[in-house]
Amino acid sequence: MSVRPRLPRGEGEKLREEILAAVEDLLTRTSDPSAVSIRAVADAVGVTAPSIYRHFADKRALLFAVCEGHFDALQARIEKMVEAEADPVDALRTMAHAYVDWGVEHPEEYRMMFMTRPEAGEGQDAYDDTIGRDTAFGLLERTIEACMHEGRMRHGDVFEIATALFAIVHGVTAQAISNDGRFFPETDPHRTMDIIFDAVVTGLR
Amino acid sequence: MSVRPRLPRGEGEKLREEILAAVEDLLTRTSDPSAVSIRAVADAVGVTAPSIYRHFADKRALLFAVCEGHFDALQARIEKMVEAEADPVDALRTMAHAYVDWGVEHPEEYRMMFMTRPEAGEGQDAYDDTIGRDTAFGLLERTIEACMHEGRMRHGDVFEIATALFAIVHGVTAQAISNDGRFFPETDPHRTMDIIFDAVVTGLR
DNA sequence: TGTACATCAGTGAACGCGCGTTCACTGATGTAC
DNA sequence: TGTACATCAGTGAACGCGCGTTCACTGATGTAC
Repeated sequence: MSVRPRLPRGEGEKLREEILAAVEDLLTRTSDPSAVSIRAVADAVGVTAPSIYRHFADKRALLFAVCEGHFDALQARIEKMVEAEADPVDALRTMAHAYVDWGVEHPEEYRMMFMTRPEAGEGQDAYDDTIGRDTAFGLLERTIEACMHEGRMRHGDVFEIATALFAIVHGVTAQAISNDGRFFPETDPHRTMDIIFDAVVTGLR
Repeated sequence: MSVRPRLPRGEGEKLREEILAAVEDLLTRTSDPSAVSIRAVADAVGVTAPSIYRHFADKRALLFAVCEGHFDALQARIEKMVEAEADPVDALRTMAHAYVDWGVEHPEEYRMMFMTRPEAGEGQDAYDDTIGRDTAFGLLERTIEACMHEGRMRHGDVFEIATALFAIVHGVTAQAISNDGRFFPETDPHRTMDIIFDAVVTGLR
């Protein structure tokens, strides 16, 4: 694809970032995860395929790194939005909508993160840490706890409720991006999210 | 794989069913959609690869037929279970659990039907008809209408509510089968489903 | 009744392709003496 | 100050593989005359 000069000495690490950016670019431009091949990525960056292996052990490691970056970005966005909310129920609602937004904005990335079965192998533990309950899910749990403490939600098993809310948000997001909106083309996911959220919060009072 | 005699004249159509069964068998045995190749399917049936093309135009058509069968099976099961319920709210709950059950029993099939983006192309319209609102989704809508008529649910936009409930059920199912239960291994999807269902039904009263 | 022919359910070999990955290398640049 | 050497960012060619698909064929069986 593009021709590019070799990076000066000591700056080889920059290629790593360019590779990650190229993967994201390929995904959004083609909307096709199978378009992300080592060769295609190398081509997009302007480098030959073997150069990829200087920065990633294999394809799995590359995709893992991509997901890692996405998880960080998603979490950062949600944390930032929640900080601005004083009311815990509002915070919950904001989290839900932010999550849906992110999925709609990055459908292929979302699909890759939450809708495909990654092959087993090393790196799995790191994956768990990245997306585990200590991160975004932990924030969800803390917010639910706050709702309970402030009497906005009946007391109950926080983990169970968090799991339930996560399932809901995932369901709305998946529906929004599934099959190119073929199933429910005329639906606004935020409207759906609000309907469910209102009902659930009322039901959990 | 297995050696098999040629089918007698006029019974060539039987191979079609065997091919479809082989795909399902491959999916459940390997839990890997990429294991479903024309060659592997032919091998499993005990036939050479070109024979597949006697019954399916191409790989897309084969996978489409597989999905079609799954949709029929899922719908039949849900319809049958709902028939047994007198109360519309109970019917709704039964539908939800039956759906989750089916997904958990057939994770790869579920993933194929609801969690992947089928390539665009001909057959898309038939696909729409098969899975469209006139089938299982229609039953969901009718049940919701019944809930409203019997005063079990406040009146509102039936399509919107149905879409919301579908998103919820899909979310719970997807969570149950996603990443081999990596995210929420210790969760029982039926428990999650009940928590949400109770809250939503209360909230929609 | 015998025979030529059409039909049908397959087979075997090959096509071109893109893939992940490896290997031996190149050539510029910094560093040690 | 000059030169030998190590390091580093890459390249080019090739590996073996499995894929979907096509093509010309085979050989058994039913059918028409």
